[in-house]
Order: sequence, then C-alpha cells, then structure tokens
Amino acid sequence: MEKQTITIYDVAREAGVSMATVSRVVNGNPNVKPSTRKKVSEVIERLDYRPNAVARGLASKKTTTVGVIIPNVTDLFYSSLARGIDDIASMYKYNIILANSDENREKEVQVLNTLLAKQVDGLIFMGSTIDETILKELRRTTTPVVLAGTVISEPDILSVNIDYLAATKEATELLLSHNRTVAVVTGPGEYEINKDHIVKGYKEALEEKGIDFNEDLVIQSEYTFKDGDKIVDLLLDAGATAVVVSKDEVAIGILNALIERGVNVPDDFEIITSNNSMLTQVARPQLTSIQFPLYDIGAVAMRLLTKVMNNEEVEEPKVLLPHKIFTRQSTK
Amino acid sequence: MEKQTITIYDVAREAGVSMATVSRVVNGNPNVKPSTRKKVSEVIERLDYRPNAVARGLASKKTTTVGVIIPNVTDLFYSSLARGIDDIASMYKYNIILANSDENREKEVQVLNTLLAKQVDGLIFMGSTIDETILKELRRTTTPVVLAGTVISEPDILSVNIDYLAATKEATELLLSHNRTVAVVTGPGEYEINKDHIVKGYKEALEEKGIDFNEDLVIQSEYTFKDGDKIVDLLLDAGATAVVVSKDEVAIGILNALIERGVNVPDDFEIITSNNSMLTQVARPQLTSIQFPLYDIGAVAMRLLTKVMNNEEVEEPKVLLPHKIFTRQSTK
DNA sequence: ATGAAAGCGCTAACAT
DNA sequence: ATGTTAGCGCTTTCAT
Repeated sequence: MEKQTITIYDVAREAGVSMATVSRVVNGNPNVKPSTRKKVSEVIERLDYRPNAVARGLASKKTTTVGVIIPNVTDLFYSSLARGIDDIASMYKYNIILANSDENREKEVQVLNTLLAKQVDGLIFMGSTIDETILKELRRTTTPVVLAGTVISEPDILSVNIDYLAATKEATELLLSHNRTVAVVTGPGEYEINKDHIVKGYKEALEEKGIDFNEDLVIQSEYTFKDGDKIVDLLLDAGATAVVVSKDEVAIGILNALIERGVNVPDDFEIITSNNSMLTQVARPQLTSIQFPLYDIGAVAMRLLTKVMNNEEVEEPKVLLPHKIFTRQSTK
Repeated sequence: MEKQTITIYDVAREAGVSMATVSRVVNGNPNVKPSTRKKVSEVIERLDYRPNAVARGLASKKTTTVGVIIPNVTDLFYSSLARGIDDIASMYKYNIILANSDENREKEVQVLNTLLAKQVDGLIFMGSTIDETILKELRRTTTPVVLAGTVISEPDILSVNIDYLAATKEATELLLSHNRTVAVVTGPGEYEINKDHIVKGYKEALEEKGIDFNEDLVIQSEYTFKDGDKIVDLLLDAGATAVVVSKDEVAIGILNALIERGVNVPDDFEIITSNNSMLTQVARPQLTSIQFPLYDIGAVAMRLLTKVMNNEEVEEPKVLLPHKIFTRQSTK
C-alpha cells in the first residue's frame, strides 16, 4: 500500500491555476485575487491537502524547528526551562527537537551534529557548564545558538541565566543577620558555577560582614537527598547554625537528618534552599527558598533565539533574570 | 553573508566520482570498491561535508524523526516516559519532536497536524485519555502511532500502559488485610482510568473480601498536595483507616494533614501511594508506594513504534507493564 | 562497481 | 494577479 500523497500540483490542476498561486494562498501571500483564493482554498479543503514541511524546508532553507539540547528531561530544573522554550517556540510557530545529553560531552557533540544535519533554524543548549569542544563546534556553525541556564563567561555567546552570585549572597546575608556561622552547600564537580558564583556570592556576604572565610563551611554535595546525614555531620562539626543549600533534594535530606538528631529547625538551625520546588512546601517545617524563574529562562532564551533567527538586533548577549526569596518556616 | 553549504555534488567533483557513489559511501552501501570508498571518505573529511537531512528526507520519504505529544514536560510522570522514548529513539537513530499539549483537545489536534506536516515517521501520543476527535485524526493518517500511558479500549490502536486495575486491587488487598474500611483517592475528571481501572480494581478487592462498596470511600482529588486537608476530612468522616492514593503529591498532603491532627501513621491510619517518586522517600514516615515502570512505558512504546515503522510483525497491540509495591513506613 | 538522470514537493525569482 | 521555471540536496532506479 502506498501513501498517496496529494501535492501542491494536484491542487493546482484541480483548481485550474498554477502551483505558484496555490503556494501563494497556502502562505497567505496577499497578491491573490479573492475569488481565486476562495477557489483554491476550496480545492485544498476538498482534497484535504497538507503542505509537506520537508519539501518546504528544502526549498526555503527554513525548517521552523529548533534543536534543544537538555541534560535530562526528567530533571525538573531543566524540564521547566524546556516548557518555557516550547511555549514561546510554538507561539512563533516553531517546533522543538529535544535531545537528552546527560551532560555527557560526547553525547552533546554527537547530538549537536545530528541537530545541525537536520537543518534546525536555531539551537538552545542547556547544561550546567559548557566545554571547550562544544564551544568550538558552536562557533563553527552559522546556526544561531542561545544557552539557557548554562554558566559561561565567553562574551560572544548569547545566554540567559540566573544570577546565582547575587542570590547566594542575599541568602547568606539573611542568615548572617542572626547567625555567626553560616555554611553553604554547593553542587558536585569543579564547575564554574560553584566556585565563581555560589561560593563567590557567599564570600562577598561574609566580607561585607567582616567575617573570615572558613573552607570547612563550604560543602560539596552529590545533589541527592541521601547525602543529608553526611552533610549534617560536616555542618555540625564545623559549628554551623545555618546553611544555604543549592538544591532542594539536598536541603530536605539535611532537614530530615537534623530532625532525627533532635535539632530544632529553625530555632537551632536555619536553612535556605534554592529551587522553591514542591518539596519546600511539602517539608515540615516548610523550607525558606530562593526562587529562580526557571520557566522564564527558557521563555526568554527562546525569544532571544527568534530575534537572532530573524536577524533582529540583540542589545545584550547575557541576560540575567532576577530571583526572589520565599520565606517559610526554616528561617527565623 | 551566505552560508556556503557543501553538497554531495562538491564531494563528487573533488573525488572524481559521481554523486551516486558519494551517496553510497555516506549510506554505507557495500557496493563500493574499498579504494574509492577511502578516496571519497577523505574528501568528505577534508571538505567537512555533512549530509543534509532535509534533502535526504524529501528524497527518501523518511525523516528519522518521530513526533511526541506530551501533556506537560514538567510533569514527572510524563517526562519519565519521554526519557524512555528518547533513549530508545536515539538507539535506533531517531530524533524526537516534542510538543506539549496540556491535554487540551484543540492543541492536541493542532500539534498532531503540524507533526504530520513535518513528515514524522511515527508518532507517540501521551495523555491520560484520548478523545474521539483525535482518534479520528489518528485513524486517518497512515503514519504509525503508539499511545504511551494513555488508557484506551479501542483494540486497533497500539498502546503501552500500566495495569492500573491490578495495581489498585493489590494495594487495596494489602490494606484490607488489617483494615475494615479502606478508601481510595482517584484523579480528577470523568476519565476512563478513574472509574474503569482504579475504582474497578478497588471494587474487585472489596468483592473478594465480601465487603460492601461505599461510595463515600471513593474520593476525587485535583492532584495537588493542597487537597490534603479536605480529603482527610472526608476520609475520617467516612470512617476510613487506610487509603490508596493515586498521586504522590496528594498522598503527602494527606499525610501532613493527618500528622497535624495527631493521627499516627501507620498505627492509626495506613497509606499506599502510587508513583514512588522521591517524595515517598522524603516524607516522614516514608510512604509505601506502588511503583509503575514509567521509563519502561516510554521505552517499550518507542520500541513498538520502530517495529511498526519497519513493517515488522507486532504480536500484541496492547502492552501492559507490571507494577511493584515498595513497602515503607506508612503501612504496617 | 559506478554513473546518468529523474524525481521528492515545494519556494522564489522572473516574466507576463 | 498569475504563470513558468529553476533549483533546494539528496535517493533511487536503471544502465553500463
């Protein structure tokens, strides 16, 4: 059985006009006499003609699809960005090809190449950092690229992100207002985001208060709630009475471990976490949290991308979105 | 500035062969003399030639991309399926175009049509149910379709799902072993899944125990943890001492409300929830939960789709995946 | 084993 | 306002 496709040519023949005219009405070109537009539209309706986007893409060199490289759709942080991206994309009539990378450098490069082979009109890259190899690949292509939620200092690359430094600093300041010894829990790995943003924000807050920096108060976590026990050991050993945590899962692990040891939160120990996910409201006591506008990062990144794809002027290559702090029960 | 694309023709000229031969080496066709294959490969490398997937798609009528309609990427249930889909898809060299539908009928139809216009080789549809309109659209196209995580009775449509009935029945039985009055909390709306699967499984368990069905023990929720208080009122009024809940968020809302009222879980009240998400481990007491193999639903659905796309034989149009129950602290 | 040539379904000048 | 005609970059017979 062969799929008998109806082409623009069939419509043209049936309507007694040329392909060009059909193409014009399909694309809403104003240069068509209303009566012939009507006639063609009827034939299109009758034959149930659907334009073939692939042919259109080949002829016009525009596919109206953008590639999205995401570490893991299952991670709420990134899926929130993805949702923002898709909403704006469909608003501008684009579709997204989504590809999981697991933040694995090889996969990232491989996926990038198949996306480019598919002639996407633009590309959004997500991931906690970006590696020199991919950067090189990105610079090589003429396809517009925007990074979303990816910390990067290169000035020539468009990106939309959160001001981790400012947020961490503010949270730290808040805790320092009734604690002398405040700790910070960062993510895993040697990423720029940890030391150049989170730890730096933490340090700046200390400095302004004239408090010496103590390395033991900076703890790296693997980003899972199972780390709670271990981290609480370190926290308590270092004499901390408050902590800024960069992931909700970890914060809740810490909270649970604290409660099990009979430490009262917030009276004896204060916690500020960072994702404002449902976990913060489900916890008892509920967790005070920084809120990052995740959806907006995606939305703004996609909006930026549409501008570049349209050769519109882009004022600022680096967009930093503002955060908020939601005060709940884990702080005094 | 024009993007100077290198085509198969450039490679052919440089290598002193025909386009056909280049096409053959690109596609791994064995009918090429090793020496010419080598020569062509070198030119490809040197010119940094990348096949244009759009042109290839037009010529071959295969795009190696599949459309995925998802209610909301931000919903862990569906993003888990999506991850399974993408992993298997990329294993078979497919990419996925992901489109959020919000389970909105109009969006679903609209998205379906743009996906078909983009000539996807196959389609995976997700959503708690499927409506007659879309069903009609799906039947009209010759593009293979598989439903994932969507409850549907039509026998001619391929689908991969969970056996909600069996799972609910088993959970209910477990609770009935030390409770006389067991309730069940379903999802919102008049969906087939609620009454034909969850409630039915619940009823079957009751019947086998010879217990009369009491409508007050079936509670509909909006699927948010904020419902907890309201539901606990109903639960306690109806005299229930145990409940099977079909969403973790709701279960945790119930748990928190119970604790606030001084009801001991599990001594005075038992809970079994259904998604085995991180929430179940983060809660105190930790929640006993049914586990559905979400990733596998996606993976199996995509695998099924590859078979259909390859015109391979499909034994069983409806695949039901097995569940497990993880016993934790919210049951005796 | 290799080449020639005809499309795939559409867009985009260019003509009229 | 409408039609003609080249392509877009590749696959795929069909020859050789």
